[in-house]
Amino acid sequence: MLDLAILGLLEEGDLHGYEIRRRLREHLGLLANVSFGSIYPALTRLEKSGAVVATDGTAGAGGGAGGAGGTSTGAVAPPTGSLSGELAVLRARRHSPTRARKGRKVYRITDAGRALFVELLAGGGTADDARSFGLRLAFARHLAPQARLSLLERRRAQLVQRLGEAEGARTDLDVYARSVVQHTADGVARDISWLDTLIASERADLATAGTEPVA
Amino acid sequence: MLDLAILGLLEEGDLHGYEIRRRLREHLGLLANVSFGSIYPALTRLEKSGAVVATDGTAGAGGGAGGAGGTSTGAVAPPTGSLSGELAVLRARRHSPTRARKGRKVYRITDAGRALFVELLAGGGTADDARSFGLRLAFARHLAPQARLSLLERRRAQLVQRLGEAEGARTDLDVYARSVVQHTADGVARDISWLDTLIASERADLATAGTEPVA
DNA sequence: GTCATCATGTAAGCCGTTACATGATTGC
DNA sequence: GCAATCATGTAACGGCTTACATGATGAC
Repeated sequence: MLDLAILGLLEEGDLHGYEIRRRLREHLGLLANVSFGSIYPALTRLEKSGAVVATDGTAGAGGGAGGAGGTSTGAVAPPTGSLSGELAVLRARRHSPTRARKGRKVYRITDAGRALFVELLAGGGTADDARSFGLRLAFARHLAPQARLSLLERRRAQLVQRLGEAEGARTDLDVYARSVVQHTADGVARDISWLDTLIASERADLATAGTEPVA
Repeated sequence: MLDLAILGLLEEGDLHGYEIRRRLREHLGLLANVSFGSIYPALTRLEKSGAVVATDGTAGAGGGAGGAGGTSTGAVAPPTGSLSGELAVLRARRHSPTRARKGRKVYRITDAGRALFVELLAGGGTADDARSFGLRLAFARHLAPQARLSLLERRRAQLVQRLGEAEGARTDLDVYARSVVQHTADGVARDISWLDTLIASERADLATAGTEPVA
């Protein structure tokens, strides 16, 4: 799960461990608590498996503004999503404009890493808790439209099932337990209707993409 | 966290491991996934520490209906909350009416266990994730009114803080990430207003308890 | 020159999981 | 007697946390 988050951030620009952690805490409210003790071992692991490479920060790219899109977008950068990359460069350059700070290990995602990323993202495998799903959805932009849709639908089906199973009990609990159960159930229902709007939106996109090819 | 759940269930009647798991899956939607691999070692641990004792199920109580209240309620059983205990007895007796099934280890909470339970319940110590809080609140009936109130208020303060910290970012994320962040924030806001109603209700109870002593 | 922050890493441990092994009881 | 379920337990491992150790850089 951490691997997914790291690869996702690395998709939009090279970063070092410390910065990865900052970002995680900052804009993904999920994973707010990840600590260095998790990140560095994870990076080492990813490097060993060939998903990322460590550079000294002086090599080619240096930041997201250009290769940010990842695979092969070619153009400068689409208006959506690359702003963060550019800001990252600025922030990284606040100190030491061109030269890399000594002892800093800047990581870059590889093609193998991108493959792994997409796999984890669509990932039918492993568990589907709320965190994991939230993380996946947050990076859903990197997913093919159909994969995105099926991610949403799978999650929806899960939640519906959970709600169905919890149908029982409900009686014989005291006020507090009942309140917790009820609140939880409401939350699940709310999640489902959220997913419904997302699914509808995805379907609409698919439809328009089918009918009017280029716009 | 598992210890808390186990002690909580044991407060309303003696149970064996298998049954504890069933209940956990059943009415606490939280902790739905706990497995035997967690429960049995936890019970062993609790037994070693003296919080529970293992019986063969033939001894004194046999079920919740009577000693269920725990400390020293004395009377038969209050209408609130003991129903579950009685049902438990029925369920346990579906097979083998009087005799305990061989090889079954029925656990009973001790005074030390009750002390531990209350401590974990109020538990200023350790982390306060959603699960942990939900579990505590579900057993809040066993807490003193003030402790209950402060549990709620502490949680509320935490959520407010989280919401405040997440205030930043919000821009520069793509549609999906933004949707996730937004949905999460909404969820936190919803939790807070839920807590507000609970807190208000607790305050009201405290006030009436103060003015009209016995009713 | 000293302090806060940036930056990387290791070690120990907690809490839980899956998978495996074993056996009793009951219904048919 | 056989299968399903009840019932307990062990072993290996995974992922993440805390605490610790270390050192570079920049601000003042």
